[in-house]
Amino acid sequence: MASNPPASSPAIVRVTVHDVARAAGVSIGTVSRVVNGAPTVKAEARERVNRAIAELGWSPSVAAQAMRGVSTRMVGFIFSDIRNPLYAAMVKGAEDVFTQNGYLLVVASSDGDPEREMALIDLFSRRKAEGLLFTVEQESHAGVRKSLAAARIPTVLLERELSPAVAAVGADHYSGTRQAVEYLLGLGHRRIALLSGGRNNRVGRDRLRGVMDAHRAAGVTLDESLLRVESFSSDYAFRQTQLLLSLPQPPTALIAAGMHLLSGVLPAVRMKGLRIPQDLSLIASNDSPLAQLATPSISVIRYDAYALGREAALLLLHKLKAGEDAQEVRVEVPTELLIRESCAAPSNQAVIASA
Amino acid sequence: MASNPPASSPAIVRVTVHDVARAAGVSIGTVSRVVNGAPTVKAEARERVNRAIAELGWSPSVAAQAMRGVSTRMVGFIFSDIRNPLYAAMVKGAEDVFTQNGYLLVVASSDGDPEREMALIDLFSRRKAEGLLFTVEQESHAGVRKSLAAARIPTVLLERELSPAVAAVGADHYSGTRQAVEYLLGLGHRRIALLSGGRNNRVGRDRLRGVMDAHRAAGVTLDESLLRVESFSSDYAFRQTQLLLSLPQPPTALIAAGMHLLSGVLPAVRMKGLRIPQDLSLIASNDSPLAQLATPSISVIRYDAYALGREAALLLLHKLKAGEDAQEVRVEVPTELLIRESCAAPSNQAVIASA
DNA sequence: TTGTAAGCGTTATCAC
DNA sequence: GTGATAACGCTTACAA
Repeated sequence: MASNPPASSPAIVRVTVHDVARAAGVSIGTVSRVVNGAPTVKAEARERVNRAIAELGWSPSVAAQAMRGVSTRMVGFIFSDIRNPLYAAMVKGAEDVFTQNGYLLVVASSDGDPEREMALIDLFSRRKAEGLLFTVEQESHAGVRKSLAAARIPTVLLERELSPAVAAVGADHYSGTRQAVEYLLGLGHRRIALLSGGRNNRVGRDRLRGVMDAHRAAGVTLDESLLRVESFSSDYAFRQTQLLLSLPQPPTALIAAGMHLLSGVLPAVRMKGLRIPQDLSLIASNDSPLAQLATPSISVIRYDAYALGREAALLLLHKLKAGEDAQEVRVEVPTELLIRESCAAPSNQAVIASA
Repeated sequence: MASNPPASSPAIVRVTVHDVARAAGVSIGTVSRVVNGAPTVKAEARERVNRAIAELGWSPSVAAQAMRGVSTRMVGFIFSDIRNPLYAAMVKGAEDVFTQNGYLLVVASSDGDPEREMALIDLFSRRKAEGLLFTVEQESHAGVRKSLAAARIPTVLLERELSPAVAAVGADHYSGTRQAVEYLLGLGHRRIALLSGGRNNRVGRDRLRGVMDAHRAAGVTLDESLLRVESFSSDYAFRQTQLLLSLPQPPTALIAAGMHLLSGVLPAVRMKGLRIPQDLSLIASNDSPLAQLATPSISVIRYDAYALGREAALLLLHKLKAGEDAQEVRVEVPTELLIRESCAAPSNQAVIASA
């Protein structure tokens, strides 16, 4: 009795190829051949091995396989914060694709900190992630770019771009914003404000370009003091809306391009006692339950973040297969303008004031 | 020239302990001791090794370490869909804790499918995840419970419970719901409807208990036909709200307990031409931009999903450290009732009708 | 204090 | 066809 193994240790015995080989009466080489689908195994031996595997409930050790250079089938996804519903949708889109292809998706939040981005790239590199989905915070950050290059991981950017070119998937914010501005211009607005973030990335630049090109094409002069593009936060939107509406010549229309901005704009507008759309026309982006069900409902520039995630995953999968000679392409996801109740022609008073 | 290695293969040489040892003029054993912080290394040797590591940019192979049984420092999180903002917040809370402790969090969506939950548990087990955060879909599903037991991974449940007991963290939905019902009862409501999901899990059961206990304590008979607890989807909420409001004796108050329900309830109420709170009092859960900024603003039962994720991560970390002799405790996260503009005393007409 | 060598569980290359 | 056996890069006794 005293010589028994202590009852408290449940003797968790790892079953290995050796156990399977012994049970099947073959060598470990044959077991390996069977599980890796080598053709040079007699049907009878294959049969015995498979039975032994089933009986013992064995499956190859991922760690040991990784050491032998077998692919980890793991990809990483770095973005600032999963609590942004757009990222959540992208993650789900990517996850669905990767899962279907036997890959594991590891997500990591950077909180928008380049240092943390670098640490995460390094982490994924050390863990032998095979690919990377990445929404880099600052496209121009030298350290991050160096880390990314050093890691030598096939990468697809989401909503960002880098040069020299890295494969990327992004929504067509240029067209979306331009279309929105053209719509407002068509209603008669001449003072259109833009609230957005992303001075340092493609999303912000594309929106800015969309606003400018729409004005230029319509022959309308753009008042650059109406452009507030420093942050995507709700607080920023609240403050800037207050500031904008207190201007001697306030805007008659406002585009809030960023997931969290609408919930900053609305309180500011209400505090000011203004009515939408009579006193201020409003277009938000992306779509949300709030935009749909606010009173009045809010027109939005919409795109499918889930599809964006899917496309990015598909593109990365393609790069993984193509290897060295993969092209660094860019995929665009369309945007659309959803007209609801938040826009109208500017009031006479506003038009006169801005004349 | 012809004998040169082909230019197309950039000769990616993995640097190993051996390279470091050679560069530092020591043996691999010493290198290993240095990186693992063994005290028995002369300062001078340690110095040389560290310099060599820095020069060569070496870091230990995670795969090789895993094979030697070194912890993978990886934990998994299984839930139905990351697009639910509550899960996103929980993930962020957990991620922040794990990151700080050198762990990698791998998230996986099950889409609420028990088969997929089982596959994921198996996957995490094979990948040697050290711990698991899990929001099981159906607490009573035998297959999932068996898989979980077989995997032998320390687990913490979020918003769920299992018997025999597994450590768990959940919001205090019982008190939250009970408080909400008491508030409505106090306003004079006698026909209070509950919209929720989760017949198969603790969240749903706790809410049901909260509703019943509040009625019992107040001596008010509960009309069970007002309880619609089959799904958390927006569509379900829309349809059931229509049905409820078409009843001969419709409810005078409605609790929509589930993240996506409010955006189903609101359109249904509006289509019916009813006013909130004059014709119908409404309480939602959890809080959201929509609830805050709808007109009128919606009272909510609120809890901090981020904190819930944090607590769960902390608890799992604790279990990981405690090992065998960890207690399977349960942690409760408080809920609070946020009063806004969506509740009022029932109209005379309604009171008379229900009398 | 340090070097040597034996594994860890695979896969792949040999002979047989 | 199949069985030995040598890596893979690390950790850890055990020797020195």
